[in-house]
Amino acid sequence: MAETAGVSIATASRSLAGRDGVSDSVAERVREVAGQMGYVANVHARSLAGGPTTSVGLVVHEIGDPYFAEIATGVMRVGASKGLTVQVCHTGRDPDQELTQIRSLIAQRVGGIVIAGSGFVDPADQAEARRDLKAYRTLGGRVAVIGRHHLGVDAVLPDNLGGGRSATEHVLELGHTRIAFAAGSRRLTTVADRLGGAQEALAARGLDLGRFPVVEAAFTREGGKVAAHRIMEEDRRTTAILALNDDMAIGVLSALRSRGVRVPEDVSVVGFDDIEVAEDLAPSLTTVRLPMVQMGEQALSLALLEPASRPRRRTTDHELVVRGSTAGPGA
Amino acid sequence: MAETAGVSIATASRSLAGRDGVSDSVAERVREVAGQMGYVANVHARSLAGGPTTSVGLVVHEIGDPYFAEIATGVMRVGASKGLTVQVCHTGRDPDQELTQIRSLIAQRVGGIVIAGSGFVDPADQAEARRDLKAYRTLGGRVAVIGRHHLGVDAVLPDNLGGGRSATEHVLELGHTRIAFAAGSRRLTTVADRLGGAQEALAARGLDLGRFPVVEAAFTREGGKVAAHRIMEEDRRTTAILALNDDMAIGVLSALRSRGVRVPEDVSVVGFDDIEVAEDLAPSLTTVRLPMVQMGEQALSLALLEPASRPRRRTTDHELVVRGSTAGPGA
DNA sequence: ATGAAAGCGCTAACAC
DNA sequence: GTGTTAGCGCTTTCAT
Repeated sequence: MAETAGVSIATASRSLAGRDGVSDSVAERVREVAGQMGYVANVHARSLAGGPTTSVGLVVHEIGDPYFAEIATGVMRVGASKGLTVQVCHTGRDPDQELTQIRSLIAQRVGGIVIAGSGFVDPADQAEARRDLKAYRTLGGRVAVIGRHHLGVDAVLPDNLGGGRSATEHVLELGHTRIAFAAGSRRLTTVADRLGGAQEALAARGLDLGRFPVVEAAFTREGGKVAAHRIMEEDRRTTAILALNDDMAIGVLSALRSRGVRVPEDVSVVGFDDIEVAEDLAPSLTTVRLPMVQMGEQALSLALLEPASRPRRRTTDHELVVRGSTAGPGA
Repeated sequence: MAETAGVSIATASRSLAGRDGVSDSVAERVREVAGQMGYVANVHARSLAGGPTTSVGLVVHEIGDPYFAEIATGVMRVGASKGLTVQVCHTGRDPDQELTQIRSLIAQRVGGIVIAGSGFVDPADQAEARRDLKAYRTLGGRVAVIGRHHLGVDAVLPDNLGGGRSATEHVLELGHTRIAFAAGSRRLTTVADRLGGAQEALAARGLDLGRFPVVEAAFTREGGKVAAHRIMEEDRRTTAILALNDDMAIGVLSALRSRGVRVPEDVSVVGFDDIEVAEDLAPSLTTVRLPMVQMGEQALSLALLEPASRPRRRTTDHELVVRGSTAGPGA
């Protein structure tokens, strides 16, 4: 390609990479020729020769989950602004798969890795990932996580505790006492933290979380359905269901409708996250808003910063958004 | 790392890649050591040296759009089964951004590229992409597209025409005559094709699409809201709205609710795609099901096949799924 | 079964 | 401002 343009490969390289040391006219012509022939420099060779990295990785649990989609939006926004390609990887909530994806990212020597989504309460579940990431960082790689602890890296922490507290206080203030929780696996720190907040709110009124039904199911719409059915079968006098994320809440809403239970007249439903579609549901969903897009932005920004001696933390705020899915009991 | 294990780099390479020509014991030990130190072979060097590609690219319009998320699921499923990493790229429906992403994928010499999502009616809009992809294929790259024509490569084509026809026939059979369309930009082939199907159904009854309101807005939930408001303002006697994808249909439902219009009593709503959440909406959405996951699977499978002399095509079927959002006019 | 050596296509440092 | 050259870290012959 360099010869087609009649220059040395060094000049071609400089022209295409937009470095200086080439006259504008020559650079222009080289780009012209490259454009003509659809030539694109080989990233592998470029990277191997010590060129700058041009991509970063984002690891999410479920690429189809709006929670992660919004985080991805934030990560990509920052990436685009710095000319970085974002490689999105999907784990399906499988720790083994997660490890595979992280390794693949490391093998590609991406400039940074952002890992989004709940980790596991038991640190053993991610010991290997932790070790690999450490080795990666030793080699100059940057890592930031969203919503998980125990990994010893920069982290953006959503206010799961506070949000769980606010959501619970809301239904308590509405006068509900027959409250149930539709939760994901308690092995997930996100679930544990959100329940922790609920526990705090309950304790403030002299109540104990242990005395309320907490149904664990998949942390998805489908899981929400399963949980709602089980909750209503266990105690049909339940008047409020707190779903630990919006996806489950959608499933809860759907299941209640199919049982002929009215929301919010018979049962109030609260979600968590405030994914975009929450306000378009019928009834619109009362939920706890987390700034997902911003979390994504912060995470990549953190990862791209000069490494600090100690892990940095950014804690987000949260906001209770009251909509149509909650009302007083017997309203 | 090779020296830590006490072998030559050639042996280390063979061991880690799982090639043969190494005694099991030695290979085992090498992997052991690599695991210990968190060593992962540099993909760039490997690829540059002629090793096999381990990643493929998927280009989507909107990573947060369930339509693409389901396609991505299918692509990843096939990718995982072949040990391939799927790099997901997001274009935000911007042709320039799309070109950038495609180039980045080519620069990374991915083993294959799947491009999902509507192309543009005007071939000029993708002339550059087409040329780059051609050069890429000349160098041995594989390409398959989902839902777009004019690119001269293997394609999986959803039955947009038939689906548009079925959806329109459905409301016609229900007795509606005051029908309006909430569409995305007509420059998108998907929109043009789906409207084409509607036109066919209308023509079969001696009607002409040109006499029905077709409101163009963003091909998103937000666009659906805008379109619904405009439709109802133009003619409040409208009794059926056909949204050209489910995302818009959700917006339509939301807008109608905010206007106090009942669905399906006052207005029937039909979507298109049958994204998972469609059945969990209130009312549940009547829509046209497209096998998105399967489309993703087919697309990557096609791309990975030996290149054929002529582009291959796989046309999907479709299925009208009647749920709660449609009924006869004045029901 | 293992090691030595020649590239893969670039970038960076150095000549001119 | 432009060309020359030495690697980057692997895989792959070809020896041994």
